[in-house]
Amino acid sequence: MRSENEASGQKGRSFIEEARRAQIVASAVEVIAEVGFAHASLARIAKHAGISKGVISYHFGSKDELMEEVVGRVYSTIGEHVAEKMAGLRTATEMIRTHVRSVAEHMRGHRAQLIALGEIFYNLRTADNTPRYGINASEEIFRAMEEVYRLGQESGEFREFDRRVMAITHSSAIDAMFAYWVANPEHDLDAHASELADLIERACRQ
Amino acid sequence: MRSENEASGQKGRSFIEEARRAQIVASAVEVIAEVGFAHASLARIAKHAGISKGVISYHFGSKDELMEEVVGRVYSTIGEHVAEKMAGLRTATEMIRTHVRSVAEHMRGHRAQLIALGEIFYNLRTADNTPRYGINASEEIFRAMEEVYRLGQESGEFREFDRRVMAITHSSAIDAMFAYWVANPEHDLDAHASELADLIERACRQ
Amino acid sequence: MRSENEASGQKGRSFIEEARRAQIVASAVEVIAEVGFAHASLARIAKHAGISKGVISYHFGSKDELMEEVVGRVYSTIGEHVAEKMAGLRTATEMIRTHVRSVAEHMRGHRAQLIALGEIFYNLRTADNTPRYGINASEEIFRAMEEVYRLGQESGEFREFDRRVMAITHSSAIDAMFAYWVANPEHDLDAHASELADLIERACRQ
Amino acid sequence: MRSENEASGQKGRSFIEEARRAQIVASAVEVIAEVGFAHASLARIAKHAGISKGVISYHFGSKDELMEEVVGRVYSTIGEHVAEKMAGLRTATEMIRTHVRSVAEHMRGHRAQLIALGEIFYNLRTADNTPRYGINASEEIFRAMEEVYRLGQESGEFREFDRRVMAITHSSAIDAMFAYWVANPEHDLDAHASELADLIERACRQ
DNA sequence: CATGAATGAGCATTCATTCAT
DNA sequence: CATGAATGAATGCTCATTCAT
Repeated sequence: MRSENEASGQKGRSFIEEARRAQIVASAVEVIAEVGFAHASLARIAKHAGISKGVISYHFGSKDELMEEVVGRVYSTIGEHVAEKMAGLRTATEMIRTHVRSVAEHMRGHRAQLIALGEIFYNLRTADNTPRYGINASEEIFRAMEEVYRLGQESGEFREFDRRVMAITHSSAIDAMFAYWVANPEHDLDAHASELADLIERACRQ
Repeated sequence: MRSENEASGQKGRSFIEEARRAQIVASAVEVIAEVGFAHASLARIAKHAGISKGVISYHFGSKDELMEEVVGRVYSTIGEHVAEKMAGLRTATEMIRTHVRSVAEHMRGHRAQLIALGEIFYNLRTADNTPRYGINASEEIFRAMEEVYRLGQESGEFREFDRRVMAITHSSAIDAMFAYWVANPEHDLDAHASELADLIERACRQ
Repeated sequence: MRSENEASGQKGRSFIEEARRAQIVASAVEVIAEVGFAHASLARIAKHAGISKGVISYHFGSKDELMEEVVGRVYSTIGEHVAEKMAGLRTATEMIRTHVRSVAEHMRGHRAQLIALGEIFYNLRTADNTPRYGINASEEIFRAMEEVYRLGQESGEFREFDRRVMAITHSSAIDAMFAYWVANPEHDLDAHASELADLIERACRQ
Repeated sequence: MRSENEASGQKGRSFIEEARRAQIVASAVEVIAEVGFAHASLARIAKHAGISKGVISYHFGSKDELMEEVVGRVYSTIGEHVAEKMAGLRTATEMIRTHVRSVAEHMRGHRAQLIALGEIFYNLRTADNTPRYGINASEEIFRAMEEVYRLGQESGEFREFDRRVMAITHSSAIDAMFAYWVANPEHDLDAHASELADLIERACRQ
């Protein structure tokens, strides 16, 4: 068996092994998005991928490990897209608008990933049955956002406010935008993102 | 067996039956809050309540029915508290501040209920595997919020903005405030609520 | 508690007790006919009768005892009707025709009883899990039929044949006639009975 | 898991899988014959086979599917034997005698199969609680028998009579012969079959 | 590397029966 | 007499995991 505990790194993995892992992760995303975390059994994921259950066990030490890889892959894909869009921005105001709109823009083409991510975040638990992710897994994001707010406050763009509360609110507003869009696919995601950027900007500025 | 189709009414229920139902609902809340929706089996709930599994089946037609009763009870408790606090308010600004702060005030004493409600909302599915609640179950709340915003806009307190986007954002900000507090019990819920009320007010006003 | 082991007798039973038992038996017949033996729970029978489960337990020592009473009552009703029709007949040929046709005539108006009887016969088992009725419960009937055949053989109406085989065949032919009619309600029961009487007569006669 | 929707075919089944299925079916037959349909739980069948409960679920999609496979296998075994014996017969009279005697001959060595078949026929129900087999499942047999009678009538061997009534009677007489033998193992099955063939012949002929 | 097979624990639900009131 | 409440065993089924080949 391979895959001990290398999280998202791809250290010693052969090309073919990497391909299998990617295929399985993709299947997991689609199955979770379709039937929900609770009904996404390894059997279903394997069937969807056209492989046998054993393959999954071979490449991933456990179901939990597979789930964590799903989160890792989806997360970094989003991060890459957003980072690219935000590169070179100067003002905090621009950064915030760009953040909201670029993440919306990206998720519009990755609906299944969005749903799967939420399902896993909300449901995955560690062996001692405490939530594996949950809101505290966003600490890194909160920190990054707070940094932007601090920037804006220092530059005089923003008034003084509690940056942690703002980060939590900002983050949840984006999540809710997606959740609403997932439940109502005809909802105009980009318009919502623009409007939301306005709200945040107004809440922040002097 | 009882419990036909009386939803939340307590028409034909004897005192003792009502007490048992309440006891079982309370157990369900605590177990769900502790181990999560997925691991909250009837066996565990019964054990927690110190009764046999069959009792639950006797008083509730199905597990789903029990879950819906949990939602119903928790929901109406919250609703009563908030409604009381908001009675008699005049301006939209006051209403919004009061809403945010009164719901925070109430949930501070009902942590398990808060968690259980979220778990069920996110996880309960109907027989055809579509989400039973999910964000669309908040439609009623969105409508009520939109009405307040409309009021504020008409009175000139608020500027023009997309009321639906605001309602989604407002609602999710409250949920996130609670989620953060649940994960970080030392977090100052009331301070967060005040700060959040400020944010919303600033986002709304002219 | 009453009702020890009095089978079908009504020795020490009060009028009201007798009425309750009859009501419960009638409900049992209808429920069994409708949903089958396996799904005819005491709860369903009680609900159908508009009484509580406890009443049944009070009047019948066990579910099995109720089932046996159903058989007893239905059986004796049929017996009475047939006996009446056959009284005074002289020739074995007449007796056989009359038997087939009178039982058909009677069951035509008692479809539920017919079905319930079959369900119980086929499914009820004693505590040691051996069939309670089954084909050996028909011994009495076989004996009576054999007596008629012997009569016919002695009178010269009938040829020599194995009377036990004839009794089994005769009896099963009637049961099958009913089973076919139950499954195909448009089937002409009386015509079938006449035709069957012909078949038996031809098989018997010189 | 296998077993999608291949009915009785053995298309994609490996040797080992086929063996397991056969073993499980054999166990089911024996358990049903011994304790009756109602008490033949998957647990008991698995225990009898010396395997875990899960194995049955692995090889059969549901208990109903297993039951239907039991019926299919037993049925086709009987059919093969009888068809072989009847090949090449000319007169309807010969056919009828041969049918009755060959099926008796075969079942004499397959008592458990006989009982299990009856139990399933009588008790298995579809999801909507209507009988899965029952007498109407014999339609094919009735049709085949009617064809033989028609042959005999056209050839002048047989008189005119209602072929459907005759088929029902003929079929039930065989079933009853078996039922009597099952309940009374010392009963001479072959003699009964011969006598029964006589009865049918006499009922049919001019 | 990959598979199919098997395990055994856990699940929601049904039910006959018992019993205090 | 009658009731509603409670019990605990049993049922069919799902599933992550293990393992020989």
